[in-house]
Amino acid sequence: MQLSNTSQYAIRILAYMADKKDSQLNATQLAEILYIPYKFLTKIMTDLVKVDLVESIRGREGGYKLKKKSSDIMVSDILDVFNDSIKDEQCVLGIGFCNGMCKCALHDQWMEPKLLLQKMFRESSLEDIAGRGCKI
Amino acid sequence: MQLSNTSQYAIRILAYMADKKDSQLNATQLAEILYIPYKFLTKIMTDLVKVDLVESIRGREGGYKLKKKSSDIMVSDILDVFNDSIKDEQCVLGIGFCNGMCKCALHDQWMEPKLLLQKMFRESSLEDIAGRGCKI
DNA sequence: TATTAATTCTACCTTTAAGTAGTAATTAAA
DNA sequence: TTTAATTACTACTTAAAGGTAGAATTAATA
Repeated sequence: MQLSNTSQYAIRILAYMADKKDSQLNATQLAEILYIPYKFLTKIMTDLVKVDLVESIRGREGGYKLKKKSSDIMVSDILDVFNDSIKDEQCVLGIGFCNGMCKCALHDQWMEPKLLLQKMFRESSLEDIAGRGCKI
Repeated sequence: MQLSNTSQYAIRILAYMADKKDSQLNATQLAEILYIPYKFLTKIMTDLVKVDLVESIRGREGGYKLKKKSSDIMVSDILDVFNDSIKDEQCVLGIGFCNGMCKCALHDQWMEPKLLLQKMFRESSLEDIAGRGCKI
């Protein structure tokens, strides 16, 4: 049980950009520093540009910049882009939707960890995580 | 972020078997009742037999039975079979191992939900979840 | 204006998860 | 002893995720 590779990359990219404040960074730099395959990174960046989390500057001297304040971008915003966030009625056993009315066998046990996961994703901004930890 | 299809199926199968106590059930019955593709189910069952969570009775009048008391089979035992459980130093951002010494940007926020997920998986037995909820 | 360095687009390739097909092996019952 | 019902094995197909290639587009600068 873990985040998709794509989501993990996206979070790391944006957290790094947030750590570098408003400076503009290009795909080559990001790929090298974060050890993410260049072509895969550009694909991810294009997705992030489309949902307005990132601004792209095309052409020579181009690159990427965060489009919002780092305190205004939540980890859950990033996961949403790749459909990797945890929905309220997401059934841990994959049987449609789960709620008080109609629930699966693990529903009760799932409630608390689910809420904490959602809290972590929804309440952690890029500002909160940028530059923390020794691994990027 | 969710369990693999295979893990979800396996948990549902074993929880159903636990709910039916020691009665022997065959693949056709399980597949129909749980809406799991027959051939995929038999593949999963073979894996569960190999790790001694399930006993198989081959030949005519054959089927499957739990090999242990339902109170002795934990959800984490099932996830382990399909490599879907949460390891202690599993990094939420996928950068190798994460611990106090060397951690990723999300490490601190991840600690609490991770522990609760592990607790849910490790402390929920089939007995605890069998027959709970209206969906199987 | 030509060159160069950058992003973007389209299409493809590779790997893994999910699912299917067919047959062999097994065993109880007819 | 044959038949039918069952699991196990091997191999394949399909779908999705992960990753790559190359050309088109954009824009600064010489």
